[in-house]
Amino acid sequence: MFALIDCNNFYASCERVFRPDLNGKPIVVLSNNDGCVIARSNEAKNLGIPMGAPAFEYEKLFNHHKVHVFSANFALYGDMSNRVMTILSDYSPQMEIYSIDESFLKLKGFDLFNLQSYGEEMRKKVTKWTGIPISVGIAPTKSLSKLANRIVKKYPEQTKGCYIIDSYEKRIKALKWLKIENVWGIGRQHTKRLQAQNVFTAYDFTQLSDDWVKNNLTIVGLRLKHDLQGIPTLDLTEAQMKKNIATTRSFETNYTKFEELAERVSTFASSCAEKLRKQKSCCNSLMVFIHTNGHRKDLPQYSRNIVVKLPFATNSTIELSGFALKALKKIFKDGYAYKKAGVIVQDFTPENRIQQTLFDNRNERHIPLMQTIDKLNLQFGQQKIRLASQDTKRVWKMKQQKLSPHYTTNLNDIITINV
DNA sequence: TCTGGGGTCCTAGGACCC
DNA sequence: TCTGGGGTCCTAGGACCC
Repeated sequence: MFALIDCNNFYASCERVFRPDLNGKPIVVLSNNDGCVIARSNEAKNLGIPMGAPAFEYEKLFNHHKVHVFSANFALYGDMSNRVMTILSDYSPQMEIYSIDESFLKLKGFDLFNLQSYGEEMRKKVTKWTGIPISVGIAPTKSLSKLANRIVKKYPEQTKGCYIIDSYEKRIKALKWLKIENVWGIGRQHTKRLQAQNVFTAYDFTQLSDDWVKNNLTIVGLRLKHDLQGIPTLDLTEAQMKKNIATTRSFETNYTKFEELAERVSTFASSCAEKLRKQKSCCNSLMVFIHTNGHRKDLPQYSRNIVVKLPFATNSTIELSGFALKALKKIFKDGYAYKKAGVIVQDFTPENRIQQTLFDNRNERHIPLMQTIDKLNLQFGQQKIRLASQDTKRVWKMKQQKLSPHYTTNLNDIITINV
């Protein structure tokens, strides 16, 4: 059996852990730049605030219903996630952390366990130790455990936070209950195609022929079909090295000058370099993109990206920033108001297996230099050591008007309790 | 005025090899 | 008039996830 454990309204719940006065009250968490809604408490969902709602369009509604609005505090969410995952890892030797708020556990050899009480126990412990509410779905396959989890979300009281699909009847009933658009792995395009075939539930989907599914939804769809039929097809996937690393941001205001954009791109490249060094990889290729604000129909639009093959694999901040700036020069055009830019590094080689080239311009001295920079930044705080091409005066700021304290990662923000 | 960020996998088609 | 057969690798684009 597989268990899927999912934190309920994760970001909103993280904020509420440290603000118990907000229990029962509507909360939303906004994306970077306080742009749009990326998490909602149940109360906020009930007010009809959709996922992805632009914050400025909903400001009136927020005020009217006294919705508590938070800027994204990823330092807090990441740390809370680690705590939850650490607790869950005690419940099975085989775990796949699927996202910041979700984990699969493989329950192999648990035949003699009462899985219902096992799931309820997980839930109690996570809530007690972290304050985060979770839902547990258990079933013979991954996609069915996803489905079981969805049932818990819909019927929290009846299920006591844990639902198990362990019989043919339960599986069929659940499949008939699940709308096709809510099936894990069926997105908007597949939904359209399937509905055109009169497929409206997960059950209908499992009744299609293998051939049709494979021809129309590729091998991925076919695997999903089998998995939903109760044939374990999707296994836990090992934590792997990342294959792409991106740092991209929208800006609070539009940039028109090359220098402004260059500073951002240099910073994004530096951030990618740091992330690369963290997983001990070097990249062989890098992409820079810039674009104007697509929502502004009144302004001239421009969007371009460029992929640069590097002459050698590197994870040096200095080198990557240099390549990124050269790339930016090639695609930058005067006369546009830029809203977003990003750097994506790809095509990785392990740090210790770099292929030397005949005419290698690679600067070996960067290796100890980067190690030193990483060490200093770890000790004295992020970004203490930066390139001169980066924002040395701290001019750039993200819009984060409702940022909560870093309760668990900054000693100055730790909560005090009056006994 | 204001609309997020970061990933994965698969396929078709083109370029190349013998 | 007739013009082979069997491969690999790479990439862009499209689908999906949170």
